[in-house]
This record gives sequence, structure tokens and C-alpha cells, in this order.
Amino acid sequence: MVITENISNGNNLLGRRKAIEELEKGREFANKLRVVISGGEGGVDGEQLVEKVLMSFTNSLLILNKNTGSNNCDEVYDVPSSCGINPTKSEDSLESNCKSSVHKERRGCYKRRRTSQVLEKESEAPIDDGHQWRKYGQKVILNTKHPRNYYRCTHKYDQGCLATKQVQQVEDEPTLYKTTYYGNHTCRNNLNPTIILDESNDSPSQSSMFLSFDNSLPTTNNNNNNNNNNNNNNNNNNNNNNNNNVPSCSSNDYMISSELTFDNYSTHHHVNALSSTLDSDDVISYDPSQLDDAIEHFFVTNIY
DNA sequence: TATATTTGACCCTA
DNA sequence: TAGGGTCAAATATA
Repeated sequence: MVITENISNGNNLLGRRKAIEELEKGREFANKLRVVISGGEGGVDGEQLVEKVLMSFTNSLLILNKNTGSNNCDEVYDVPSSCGINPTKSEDSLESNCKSSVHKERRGCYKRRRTSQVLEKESEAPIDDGHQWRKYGQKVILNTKHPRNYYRCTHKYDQGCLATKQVQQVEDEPTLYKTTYYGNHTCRNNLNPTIILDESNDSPSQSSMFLSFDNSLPTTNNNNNNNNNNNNNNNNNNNNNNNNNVPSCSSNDYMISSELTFDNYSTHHHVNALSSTLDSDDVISYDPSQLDDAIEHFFVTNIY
């Protein structure tokens, strides 16, 4: 794998070299995994390979993050204690729970989110990111012309997914919408890769996508769930023409922008490793011709 | 009928 | 204490 790096503040060459080694390992494991998946090689534990791949990527990111010296974005929201979440119940039945007198007394007992772990994105139109959102509020914000819209993940109650987003029209550019994402999607839909592709933009410089390397999310232990997820995702695909997933910022999340060419994409998307922990100016450019299909497939099918 | 949206109220945090 | 995030009843929609 040829990797050209433009990490402006990544002066730790040794660390970067290690990162590259880890990425190469990841590719190697992914290749083996591809063989396993295709049924060609018996006796090889696919789950172990997945874990190795994830470990390689995680190590790489740790190294890169270490080089950049930032450590933010470790936030996970607290679930409001007042509204006991029972995943076995439907959302509405849970909302009914929340409508109980006990809950009513605790109305508003939420914790205001801290300001970290956010991802902001501006787009010509409200982003259809592939997740199912439910609007729960609208608020006029001081000194703004347009109200701010509040959305939560549809699976907040049935799966305890705490991801939320806010959408607000940009004042200066009425055609622009600023979408701010908070929290990770923990719902099963999130097994789609966390990729934001703004295909509406012709200019590569305006397009970006977001990949999450968060290996804390369900992987091999949820094979059954994964299958279900695939079904869910298919359903979601039906519901969403532009199935872009919502990113959320964690220590393992990376913003990818336009310099990486995925063969499966008609447009070119460069890798601009803008992570929660990397400075926005930090760029890792990968030689597109060297990107292995298996890695790509891995990204698309397993990450986040 | 089920699900989603609207909107005023509630109340936590800066 | 004002502003902003969330709740939840009312309403709309499929």
C-alpha cells in the first residue's frame, strides 16, 4: 500500500511508519478475510480475522492520534435515568411509559450535552444520511433568522440509540443547511459504514465522507444482528435514496474527504483524515490505485 | 390505527 | 437568569 502523508504536524516519522505498517497488516488480514468470506479457505477463523483487522486500524489510529497529540471526543451521553429504556418494548410503548405520572414529574430532567463529540456539516439541502430521524423539537435561537430543528434517532427507545442532530438554515446562505450531529449511533442501522457522501456537489473539494473506525460497536458477536441489520439497511435504502450514514465523533472516527478513489464510487472521494483527534488541516492521502478492494469492502460492510 | 410532526411548556446549564 | 435542549399533548399524515 502506498501512502503519501501530508500530516502537517505529524513530525513523528517513526509513529507514522508504524501506522502504515498497521494499515498494511489490516489490508493483509482483510485479504484473508475476503478468502474466508468467499468460502475458499477452511479452518480460518473469520471472526479472528475481523478482530485483527479492527485491531490494526485501531492501532494505526492510536498512533496517528498520538502523533497529533489530541485526545478529545470521548463523550457518550448519559441516558436520562427518568425514562427507563426497555429494548423489548416498542418506541411508542416506551413513550407511553415516559408519559406516566412518574415520568411527568421528572419532565425535563435531561443533561445538557457537553460541547465535544460533534460533527458539523453544511449542505445545500438537509442531509439524508441514511439514518432514520424523528423530529422532536424546533426552537427559535437568539439572533438567528431561522429556527433550529431537533432530531433524534428513531431507535432511541427501542434500541437506546442516543444519536441526535440539529439542522439549521444558514443565515447568510439561505440555501445552505448546517447539520450538527451529536452522539454515536448505537442502533443496528449503523452497521452501514459511516459515510457521508455529498454527491450533489460536483466539486471534490466540497464533498466529504465520514468513516468510523469504532470497534466498540457490535461486530462478530452480533452476526445474527448483522444479518438483521442488512435487512434493516435494505429497508432503509428503500426509504432513503441517498443513504448516507450519520457520523458521530469518537476517538476512532475519521472524516474522509476527497482524495481517495473508491472504485465502487462513481465520484472520487479524497481521503482527508480529519478526525476528532486530528487537526482539521491534517491530511492523509492514500494512493487510490493501491487501495485494496478488500479494505474497501471492509469499510463499506463492517465499519460502523 | 399507527406513526410522525408541531409546538408550548418545562427545566438544566452556562 | 436567559437561552437552549427536551418533553409530551395535540395534531397531521399515511
